[in-house]
Amino acid sequence: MSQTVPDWSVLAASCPSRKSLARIANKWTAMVVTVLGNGRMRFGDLKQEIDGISGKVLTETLRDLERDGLVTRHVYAEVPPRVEYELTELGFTLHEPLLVLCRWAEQHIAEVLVNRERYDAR
Amino acid sequence: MSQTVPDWSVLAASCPSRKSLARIANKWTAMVVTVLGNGRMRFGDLKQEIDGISGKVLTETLRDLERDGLVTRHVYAEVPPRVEYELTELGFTLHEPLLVLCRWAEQHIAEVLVNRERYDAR
DNA sequence: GTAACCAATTACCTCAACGTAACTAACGGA
DNA sequence: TCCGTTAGTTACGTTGAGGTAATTGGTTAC
Repeated sequence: MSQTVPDWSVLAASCPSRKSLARIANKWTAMVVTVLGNGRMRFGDLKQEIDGISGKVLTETLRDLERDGLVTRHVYAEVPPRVEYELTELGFTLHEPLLVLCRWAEQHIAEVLVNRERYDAR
Repeated sequence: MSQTVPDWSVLAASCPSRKSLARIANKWTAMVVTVLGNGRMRFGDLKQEIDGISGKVLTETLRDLERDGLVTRHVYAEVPPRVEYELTELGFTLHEPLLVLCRWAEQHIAEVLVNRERYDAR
């Protein structure tokens, strides 16, 4: 029987997995995937949910995720346009890990702010 | 008894937790914290371990992590300089989540590359 | 003396990320 | 006829991330 060997390493500069890491270790990706974890959602709602994201950045982020197979795009032949986005099975494997990061940021921000003050005071 | 309420949300543009998320959901942070998870390490070794990182970026990343209280800096009064970095207790709570991201990138890059080809072929 | 060592800083440049605003398509409703 | 609707694109400008190279400082080895 064969065993999967770690052919790839993010620590190698030229390894494609590093660029992949750069895409998933990204604040917009984290927020989009976290929100989409709650289920299929249309563009406009996603944009409203993620306060402050511009339409341009949201479009780009979703395109990249779709390209990598993490998100599916559902287009309805309606007018005005109606487009929904959904995590794929692969994308869903990222939901929990990225949710953890979002939660970490929220749960530890108070402590971080204190540390920062202490550091800045020398 | 009191319950911790979610005062903070990364989905709010002006919430400080979002900037915190931006710092931890970052490829350099992910690699530095992952490597430091193996134990205290000096600057030069860290730089060698993370192939392709420039001294400038490594310094900046470590400063930010130190400022937020995720990393401790140990300076030895020697010459040539000897400086070691170590995860704090707080920083260590991030090790596992960020390691997961690195592993994800490595383990799914093959599938991602296939998806990407399929997408680019229309 | 001077070269090598290591962590760090600085100046300078380039390029990617991001924001804003204008514009498009196609239909239903006033 | 004109307007509002939604997802998306494009052009343009600004900011920030990041690379490279030069420089610092105090020892030890030559």
